[in-house]
Amino acid sequence: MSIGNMKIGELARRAKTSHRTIHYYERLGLISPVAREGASHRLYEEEAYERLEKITALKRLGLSLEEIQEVIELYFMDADTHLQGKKKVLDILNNQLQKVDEQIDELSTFRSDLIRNIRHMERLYDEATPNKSG
Amino acid sequence: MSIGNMKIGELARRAKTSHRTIHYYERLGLISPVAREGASHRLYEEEAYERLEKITALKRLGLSLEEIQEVIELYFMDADTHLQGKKKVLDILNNQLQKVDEQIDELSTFRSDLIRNIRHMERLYDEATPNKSG
DNA sequence: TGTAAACCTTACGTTAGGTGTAGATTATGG
DNA sequence: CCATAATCTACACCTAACGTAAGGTTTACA
Repeated sequence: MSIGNMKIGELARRAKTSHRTIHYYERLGLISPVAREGASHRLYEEEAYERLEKITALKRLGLSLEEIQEVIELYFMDADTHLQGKKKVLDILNNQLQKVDEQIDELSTFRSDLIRNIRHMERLYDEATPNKSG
Repeated sequence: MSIGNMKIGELARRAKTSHRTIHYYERLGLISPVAREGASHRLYEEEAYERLEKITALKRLGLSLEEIQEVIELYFMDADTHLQGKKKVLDILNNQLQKVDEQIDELSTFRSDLIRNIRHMERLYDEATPNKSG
């Protein structure tokens, strides 16, 4: 019968963040406890963890917490019963897909550069050190 | 004979940043003009642009400007004549390669999630709208 | 029931990464 | 030579995203 089995400490540990960060996110409306006993200890369910994960991912994409605020619900709302928002959600998701693809491209380019540099360095390093197998 | 043909305005435009940011980076030691006429206008060469690009890439990797400060020189020093640093440079480059790969992985996972969400949304959207071809 | 760990609120502090602005100086085309 | 656009220095200011600290409350467990 217990709804919400996780307290803020455990949630923070699992999501690799701090309880203060979770408090902060709550103030911004990014996340909230599923229940509070009396006026006290926040209790969370698994979804809270998933939200934190999603927030982290979106941050890495370069979104500010304010921007995340605007889209996070779309990921967790009951899509089947919210017909009206679907088109909008779809647009936003496609938009983010585009961003992700751009970043993957960018990282891939950076990766190629890095590898080129590494090869170059290795060559120089080999030339400068005595060759043990010759 | 002109060494340094680019002024800060052009550099900023090309690198999609502001001249104030370039000033700021200069104060941090991330970048500097190749020459200054008298005590005035900073003049840059192509390398300055490349540095800004590299800084952007490293920022996207999650490095702070302070961390970037510590590695940026390695990308632009004359490697051939700085034998002693090669091993260290190689380590750092490999380290960054690992980070890039991790991020690409993470983004790919996020991408898959997004696509799954999009498919789901599309299905719901199709169901909710009249089918024109049937 | 006692107590220690975990949690609560409130309020102020901090750091990174810039941006704004004023007032002077420099460059450049006519 | 003059206008004006671009730069210069220097300092103050800003926001986001937390962190720290104080002092009180809840909860789990013996």
